[in-house]
Amino acid sequence: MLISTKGRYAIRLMIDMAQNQAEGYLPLKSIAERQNISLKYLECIAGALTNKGLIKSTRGKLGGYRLADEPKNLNVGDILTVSQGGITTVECSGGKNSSCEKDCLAMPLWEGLDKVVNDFFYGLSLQDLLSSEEKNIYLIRKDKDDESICR
Amino acid sequence: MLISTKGRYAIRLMIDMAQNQAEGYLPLKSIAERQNISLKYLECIAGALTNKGLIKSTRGKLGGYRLADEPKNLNVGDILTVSQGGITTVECSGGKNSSCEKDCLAMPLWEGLDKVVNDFFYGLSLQDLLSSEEKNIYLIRKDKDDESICR
DNA sequence: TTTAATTCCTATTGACATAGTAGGAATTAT
DNA sequence: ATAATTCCTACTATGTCAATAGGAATTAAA
Repeated sequence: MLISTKGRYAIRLMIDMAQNQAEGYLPLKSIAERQNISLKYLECIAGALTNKGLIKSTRGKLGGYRLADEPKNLNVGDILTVSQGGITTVECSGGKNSSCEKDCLAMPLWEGLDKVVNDFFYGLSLQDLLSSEEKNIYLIRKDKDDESICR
Repeated sequence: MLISTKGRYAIRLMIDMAQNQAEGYLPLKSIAERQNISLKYLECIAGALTNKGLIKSTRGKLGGYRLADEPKNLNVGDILTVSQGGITTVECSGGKNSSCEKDCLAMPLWEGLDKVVNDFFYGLSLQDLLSSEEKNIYLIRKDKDDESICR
């Protein structure tokens, strides 16, 4: 699975903040209720986003979070990378982190995958997600059946 | 991780078979040695590929495997789907398998991801992998640092 | 100055998937 | 018969993910 719940929740968190943002700071509790996500878990995710400067926080009563910038300047790739701790497509890519041989003919495939995924995410802003009529009409490819797999 | 070892090994298995294929059948043992992959584990992967008709097998002495078709007719997406039991990008896509709300503004993002990944893999054949000079020169995007993630 | 609401920090747990191992049955050419 | 192979089923170890838990630090307001 390329995208975990952390990534999914982070995106929903950011969308919710964009939609409900007013003057002050939004308490996570309200977001957790609207999105029906565990508050404690959201805290963890919001913490990562705060550390990396995608959102801002204030503590104490009337505290909460707000977007660090306008939605059009907040990048989907960044949100996912920060919340998940990277977007790992396959072990053999990025060069360094691999026990994979450099001259393996499969390498260009993994590097291509990495590029395709990153280009997609880093080409979208939070603003792009706000209008459900996106630039793209995505055709959903039918799932293949997954029987006959050994365990 | 979108691609697991099963998927990676399956690709290497198929590439190896394409490169070393002659008249008869290739015993898995020779492939396991060349590729430095556990024979037993390869058996499992080859079994799935056989069941789905991507490769053919014969048992007994002089038995082994061979590609079921020419490399140009064998699809990379199929190889990965069969060996891994699907290419799962994110839980909220494909519609059915999700506890995810349909009107969620994040949905088009996940469907788009699914499409991008599938278009990439299903647009490549085994033959495309055989020439290391592919159609594509893939620029590797630098890994983001992944500190400040809560556990 | 107390109280309530919040972020922030660290640790723990349970469930599940992955990666691989193990042993042997069935098959087939020599 | 024998040796080499595919095929089948079960088991195990490890790690990651998702979530929970408890409380410390901070801040506005009563």
